[in-house]
Amino acid sequence: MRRSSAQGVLYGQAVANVAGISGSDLECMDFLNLEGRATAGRLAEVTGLTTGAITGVVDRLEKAGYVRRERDDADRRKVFITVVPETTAEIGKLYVPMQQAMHKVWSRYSDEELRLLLRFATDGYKGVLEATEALKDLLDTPPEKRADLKTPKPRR
Amino acid sequence: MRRSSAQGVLYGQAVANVAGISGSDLECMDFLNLEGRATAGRLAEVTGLTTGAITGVVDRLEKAGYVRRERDDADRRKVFITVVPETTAEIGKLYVPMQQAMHKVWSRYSDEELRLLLRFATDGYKGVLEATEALKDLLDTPPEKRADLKTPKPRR
DNA sequence: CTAATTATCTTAGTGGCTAAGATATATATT
DNA sequence: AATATATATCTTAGCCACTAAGATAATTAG
Repeated sequence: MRRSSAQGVLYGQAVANVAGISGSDLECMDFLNLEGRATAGRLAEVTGLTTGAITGVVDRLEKAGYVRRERDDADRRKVFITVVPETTAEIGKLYVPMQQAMHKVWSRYSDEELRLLLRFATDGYKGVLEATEALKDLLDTPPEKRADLKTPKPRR
Repeated sequence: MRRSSAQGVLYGQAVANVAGISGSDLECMDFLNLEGRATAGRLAEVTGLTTGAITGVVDRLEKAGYVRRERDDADRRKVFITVVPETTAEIGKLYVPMQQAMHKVWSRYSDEELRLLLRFATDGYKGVLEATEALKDLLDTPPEKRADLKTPKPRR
């Protein structure tokens, strides 16, 4: 799974390269495609970038025609970033090889097996979120106060 | 799975931050921990960085005491990068929360289910590699010659 | 009505990256 | 043996995305 993750990052870098945007820009596009739209602040949260950096990200994406800025009428401090479907489709095409490869993999599993994989994907995501929280707690604890850390033992 | 991947990247950024190294530096450390040792050129390959950038990565890692350079006696152009286990252990501790969280997830699955997950992890990795190759081919094909790209349809 | 908070943008400065070329070693050709 | 080409790493100049700090504008609280 770690290797897949690393290889997936390389795939993303290649896509960003071809699309003429940075890796962070693409990361934001991915999130926007999942959520439809998001405020600049939310993008900063999910990417771990500062709000200043996000201004740059959105500037580049807007200039390239991938997104639009839209001020929220209810709270005029907020800026919603929304994807422009037509231009974004061009980036989408670059993911087709990945989608086809994954569908090929999935096709080798029964419905029951796929249900298990879906359960694991869901559980795993919760686990990663949990780990992120635990890491924060660990870093808030001064090193000398930390309980001894032990990696869990493999079962065999 | 995409969300897990994205969250995993954030986890890595936090680890790199605390360890006082860059994301690319940590990416190389991860690979070195998997493989034991690697040449500078191999690190460039797996990270997608130039060899010049890798020189910088290794400089920083060596200065921080995480790795050592060792010239290959058989081919004195080559430089093997090897991890220093003692100092690297400090970084390893930062992954404990992730390992614990994942073990907690895995503990909820039977041996048979875990075998299926392992099979999927292996198949999935092959799929990602395949997709990377296919993307290269796609980019080598001039846009006007490309067959129409279609995303596979979901089964339902 | 003032103060504090929130959301985004601006600016100066930094650091990791690429591209091109230098250096050193290895392999192939004549 | 001598020369040419290839390979592996390092060096350098220049670029660009990022952070940190602060400015601006809008909202909420006292």
